[in-house]
Parts: sequence; structure tokens; C-alpha cells
Amino acid sequence: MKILIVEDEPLIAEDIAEILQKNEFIVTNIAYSKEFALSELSTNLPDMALLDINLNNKMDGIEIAQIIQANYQIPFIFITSYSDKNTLEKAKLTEPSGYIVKPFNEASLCSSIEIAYYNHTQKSKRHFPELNLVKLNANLTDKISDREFDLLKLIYEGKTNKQIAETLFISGNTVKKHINNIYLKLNTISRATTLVKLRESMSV
Amino acid sequence: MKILIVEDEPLIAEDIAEILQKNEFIVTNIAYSKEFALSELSTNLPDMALLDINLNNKMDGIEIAQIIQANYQIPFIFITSYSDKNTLEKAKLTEPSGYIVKPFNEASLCSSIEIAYYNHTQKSKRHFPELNLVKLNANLTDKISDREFDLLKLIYEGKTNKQIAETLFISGNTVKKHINNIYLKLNTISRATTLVKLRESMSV
DNA sequence: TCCAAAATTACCCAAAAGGGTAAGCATTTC
DNA sequence: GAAATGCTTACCCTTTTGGGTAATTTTGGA
Repeated sequence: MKILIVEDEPLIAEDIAEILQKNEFIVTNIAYSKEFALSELSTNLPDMALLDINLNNKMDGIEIAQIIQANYQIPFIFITSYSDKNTLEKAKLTEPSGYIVKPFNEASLCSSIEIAYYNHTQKSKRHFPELNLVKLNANLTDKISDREFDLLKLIYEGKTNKQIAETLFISGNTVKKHINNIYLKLNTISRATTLVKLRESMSV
Repeated sequence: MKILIVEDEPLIAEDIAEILQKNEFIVTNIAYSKEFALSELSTNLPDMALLDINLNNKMDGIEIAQIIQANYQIPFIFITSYSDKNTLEKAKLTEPSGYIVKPFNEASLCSSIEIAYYNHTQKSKRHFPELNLVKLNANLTDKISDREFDLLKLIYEGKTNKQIAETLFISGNTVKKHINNIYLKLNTISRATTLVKLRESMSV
């Protein structure tokens, strides 16, 4: 796993790098500033980033986190001591994959990285707009026939009636009929309310 | 915050309890066995549980985690040393709110608990159909104005144009205009595709 | 104060979605 | 074999939604 370290204190950075390399992680680079971190991200994207929250006494780490969150799909961990509440609050909002609290030891560092990476891959799985029967409430799926579920999956992906008809090789009228039945069974009145219901059923 | 400690080594348990009490946490009890932990959970539910993965050389901690996950809505943290991969793998499956890696210090223990508790409350919020700006990709929200976001939230809840108009005290024409602009900015073509995009943006 | 952006409204038109009824087949079940 | 269920299609009509243009008002800064 390729890791980028963003840390302004050379001693700590070197320390982390050494530990990581000993444990079969690859350290792509050590960035001592926000600017260098960003250029490194854009030219040589790692699998994960370790970010010191307080870079050169500014909250640059959080800014980097926001940029990663918006533009790259890699997990990041904050390196932090027991910071003040405000900073911690802002850090939390970036939804980091984990935290490493200073002082840390070899075991906790490696564990944290592995766990964070695992969590991130789990989260990424949610990306795919694949409706999973298992995830739905039983009383929702019980009512719905197999065919209707085919339709429901396509609705879930945002398809129009026309697209659904083409996908399933059935007439537009049939699509409408099925969708009508789905609404009756789920007690919804539209695609939108159906999508809301699915979202809620799945996030239990 | 009321915390239950499940740890079979009295020294460690006492150590943790002491630290917690010094930091304004309330330790409801210390459970040295699975059985006692379960009875404590059912009679005196805490706000959070700290679970040693290896209880009396068995993986009882994981079992407790599974039971908490299935029956109680409280967050739990694993207390662990660098365990073997199999155990760690199983522990991850219970989706704990965090890990505390031994040896830990006061700061890391308290940080971990606070962060884990925060994460858990965030997760719970996903139940409710509330759209959170912070959770959206920056490049999505940057484009959207405050007012448009008001509309987006209502779309997110499955409201019709009419309902939105009544909620925001604006004309149906205005609603349509705003929604049109939202589609342009998000590069979507309908409520359904917008809901899909929101879903995907939020699960990053 | 003045400009620019955002918010509001209206209007027109077209496409999409939704509700209800009816009916022909294929299957499974009793 | 009859009944029930599910899948398919068609047709009707209504409502909702979406796209585009234009114009006015509000609002927030510069």
C-alpha cells in the first residue's frame, strides 16, 4: 500500500516513515507543506494519506482532507495530539477514515492504517447503485414479485420508463403497469417517494 | 456519558475506569465475563461499551459486539493489542465505532471514545432523511446556492413541486425554475437521477 | 450607491409519469 | 380441471414534471 505522509515535523515524519517501511508499506513521499502535499496528490496519487492536522501551526491538514474528499477517492487518517475541541470538530467533518493519536507506537500505527483502509473499502462499496434484496426490509420485499424487483432495481438506478422498457424488452405500457403495482405495494406515489423509501429501508 | 467496561484483566480494567472517571465519564460497571456483560447490558444499558476482544482467551468480546449490534443501539469500541489477523477480521465485521490499541494513554483513550461516540451519532443520523451539506461532495455543493439547497433537501425527502411550493411559500413556477437550475448544476435530468446522484455523493 | 448575483414569478410547450380498467396467456397450486 | 397468481399488453385520461425564455424584485457586496 502506497502512503503519503503529510507532517511538518521532520522527526515525527521520519519516525512514521521508518515504521511503515518496516511493515511493508510503501511511503511515496513526505510532504512538509500543504502546497507540496497537493502537488504530490495530483502527480502521484497514493493509496492513503496520513495528515497532520496542524501543519505549520495552521489547520492546513483539514484543508488537504477536504480536497482529498472532494477530488480523490483515497482514505486519509489524521495524525493528532489531543487538539482543542474546535479543531477536532472541523476535522471530524471531513469524515476521516481514522485517527492516530500521538504518541503512538508501531503496533497502533499499523493497526490504525489497516483498519482505516478496510473501513474505507467497505464504504466505497456503497458507491455502486446496486439494490440488494438482502438489505431491504423483509416486509417490503415479501410483497414484491421477482419481475417487479427487476423494475425496482432500474428505478433505483434512476432509469426512465423508456429506458426500463428497452432494458427489459417489454412495452412501455407494461413498465407503467409494473411500476404502478410497485407503488401500490410499497405504498408510494412516485419514483421520488419510492427512492426515499428504499433509502430508508436500506439504511437501517 | 455512561460507559460499560468489559475486560477480564482487573488491572487494565481498573486502569481504564480510573482514567475515564477522571475525565468526566461515568463507568456503570466492569464486566469480567461475557455473561455478566450481557446481564449488565439488559438491566442497565450504558451509552457506550468498551470491549476487550479476547475475554478469558476466547473471542467473547466479538460475540458481545454482535449482540450489541443486533439488540442495542449503542456504540462500542474494541480494546485490543495487535491481535492475529483472523480475530481482527472478525472484529471488523461487527462494525465497531472504534478501536483502542494497547498500550494506550489517557489522551488517546479519551479521544478515541469521543470520536467513536461522535461517529456513532453521525451514523444514526443516516436513518433520518436529512440531507447534510457537509456530507456532499464539495464540487457538488459549491455550485448550488443556499436557496437551491433548500429545494434540494425537499426533493431529497420525496416532496412534489406543489408540496415544496407550500413549504417554502413560493409559487409553483419558482419551484420549477429552481429545480431546473439544480438539474443544470448537478448535471441531472430528473428527480430520480438527482436522488441517485445524491445517494452516490453521500456514500463516499 | 451601484452592480452583480440570486430569487422570484409568469408563460408556453412537450414529455414523462401516474391511475384505472380490461383482457390475453402462462404458470402454479389446490 | 378450476382457481389463483403473475406477466404482458393496450387504452383511456389526468397530473406532474421538465426545458426554455423573459422580466421583475431582492439582496449582498465593492
